Amino acid sequence: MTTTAPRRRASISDVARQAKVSVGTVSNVLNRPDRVSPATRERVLAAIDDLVFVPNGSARQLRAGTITTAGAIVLDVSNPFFTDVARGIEDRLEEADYTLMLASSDENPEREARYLRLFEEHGVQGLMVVPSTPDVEHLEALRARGVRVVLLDRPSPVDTLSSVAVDDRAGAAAAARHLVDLGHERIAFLNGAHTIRQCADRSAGLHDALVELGLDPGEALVEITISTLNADGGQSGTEQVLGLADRPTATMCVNDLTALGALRTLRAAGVPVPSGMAVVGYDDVTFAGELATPLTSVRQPTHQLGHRAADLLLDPDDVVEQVTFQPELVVRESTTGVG
Amino acid sequence: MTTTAPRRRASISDVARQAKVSVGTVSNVLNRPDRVSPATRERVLAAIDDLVFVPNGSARQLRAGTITTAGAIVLDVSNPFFTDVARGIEDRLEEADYTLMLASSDENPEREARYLRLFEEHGVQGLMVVPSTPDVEHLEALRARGVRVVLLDRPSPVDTLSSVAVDDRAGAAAAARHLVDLGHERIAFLNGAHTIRQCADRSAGLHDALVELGLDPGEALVEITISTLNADGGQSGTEQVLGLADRPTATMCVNDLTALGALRTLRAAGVPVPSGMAVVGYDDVTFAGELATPLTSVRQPTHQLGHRAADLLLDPDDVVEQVTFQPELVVRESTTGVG
DNA sequence: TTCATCGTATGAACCGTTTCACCGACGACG
DNA sequence: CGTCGTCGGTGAAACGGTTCATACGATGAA
Repeated sequence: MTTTAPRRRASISDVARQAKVSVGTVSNVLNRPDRVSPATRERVLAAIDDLVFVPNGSARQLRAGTITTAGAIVLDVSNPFFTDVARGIEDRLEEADYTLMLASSDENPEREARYLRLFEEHGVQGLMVVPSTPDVEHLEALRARGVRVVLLDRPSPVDTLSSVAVDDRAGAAAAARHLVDLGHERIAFLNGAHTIRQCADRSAGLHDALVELGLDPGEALVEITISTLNADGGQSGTEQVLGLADRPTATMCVNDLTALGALRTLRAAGVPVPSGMAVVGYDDVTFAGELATPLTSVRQPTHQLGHRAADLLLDPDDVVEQVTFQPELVVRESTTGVG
Repeated sequence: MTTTAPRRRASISDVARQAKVSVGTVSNVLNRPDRVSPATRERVLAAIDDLVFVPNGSARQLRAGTITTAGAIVLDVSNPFFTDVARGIEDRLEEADYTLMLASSDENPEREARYLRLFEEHGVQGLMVVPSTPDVEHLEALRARGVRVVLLDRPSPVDTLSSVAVDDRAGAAAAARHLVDLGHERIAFLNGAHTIRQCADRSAGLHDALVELGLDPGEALVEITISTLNADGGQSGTEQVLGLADRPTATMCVNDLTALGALRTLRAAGVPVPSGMAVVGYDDVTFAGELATPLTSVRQPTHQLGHRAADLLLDPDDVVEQVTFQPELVVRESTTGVG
């Protein structure tokens, strides 16, 4: 229960005074030590040490303009998919001696805007963002103002913005084909709002595949919108599915967290998987293969996704490029049963 | 493949010129709109809009000194435990209109130091950190320099630093007692280096419990040090355990990710759980109960942990307090078997 | 001895805000 | 009719660095 006195931070001029040199010299010691004679350099360093001088980043940045920090805004830090992507970003940035600031928008456009502004005001070099709205005008504007922007997990709808994404239509379509191959003719889809692009695309992919296989999506597909894309959402969504008059025989989930909630709910309700209900997830997170019923899921190259995004951000020529990775269906027992 | 021109950002004086007022007035419009007449306010706002003016955060901060951003440094963003904690922090900060910048040290003291410095240079109000070393002198120094510091998931060894932690000794001891109760007399412990405090404490808790139950830790406990505290570490650690001459009958894991790797490896080796090898995890992450063999684990109040840490950080009186939560053993089939 | 040269160090300008002392105009009031 | 207070607005100082033109002393060449 103590309180410390808010002593003022030492500034460069305090250091200069103590070392009996000019502020310019201190700055030189900090930034181009070779232009300073060893003797004075020593004196200055001693003073810095003595006063525990920590340069003021705001002042430096204000004058110098540059900063080696990048920001990333994802939808949800507690979703392993995004943190794996973040990890890929970090690993690439580290090579270039950049640091990453991570923030999570919670799928909330206002929060996204707030962080966007915060990052811009603080002059980050670039921003990697998973947009929480279909609309990217604000991001185009940001780029026009000189901030590098890379869309994460979302193909750019405009050619002025770089993006790194995974083909969500293809992923969802592969999952749908797999289910239809297994004989399912009525599929529930626990999905988020279509304002989130991944959700819209996966829905479209499902439709595509069904049509292609000669089924009527209007009949074969029951899309249920859940408000949170996690285990809780999966639970409430699955409860709805179970209450449906003409109950589907398979449930496709927008991500593995949602599938986790679905599996849990099915188990509690005594519905066997996959015989009573097949389940497909999306993301193929670490634990997908280790679940009570190993989960069929659509694997995405998360680490690569982040790595490539950071690559684009750091590109010396600031090229604009749209990168798309292909997902891969990983089949496990939640659709095929044992053996 | 286009390149945009790096047009200079509009500044407050550009706005002033355009609106034909002084810079002071523009600043007033921004910060205390009520002190400006509606007419001029309108003019200024129009100019701001027109020039797409975004205030320079560095300049503002340099002059005003304050900022409503807090930082958090965790060991690993891809570990659900930490992201759940981060979530708790965010939720509390949001109430106070603060924003959170998250960084991950990767258990690397150098990275930790780098982020610490970065945050300090940018003048964050406070920092919540999961230290990657037992030593916290650098954090005490930071606090002495006026940055609020809250130790996360780690009781403070000094009374000048606030901390929010969970009693790791108690958690590990509870797990050990549970195993011994079940008849296990030889236990493997897949643990990280003891420089990480959680690891050291959990090891101590295990020892405590064994001694208390009349066993000789030297015989009953085989601690295996793994280099990465995730599924890969769990895998390599378990491989070592399986190669042991006098093979233990139970494996305690430093966290659930590690346990995940252990379960996977045991399954691949055809060792039944728990009859061939009981497994205990730590953290009780979301999926722990949903695994092929539901995992006995030590639950920690993650969200609360973060929430309380943020609470302390925001405390108007800047009190120093050490908070300790109690963990809870959640027993599942990975130790007790079916039924 | 003189002069150009080179290596060091200096100090002031500048970055874009906030803040504060001050000023003019105007209405109210004695 | 003079005085006072209020309101709206001004302009400059300050924040803490970086950068650059300049000064200065020592050295080497002519």
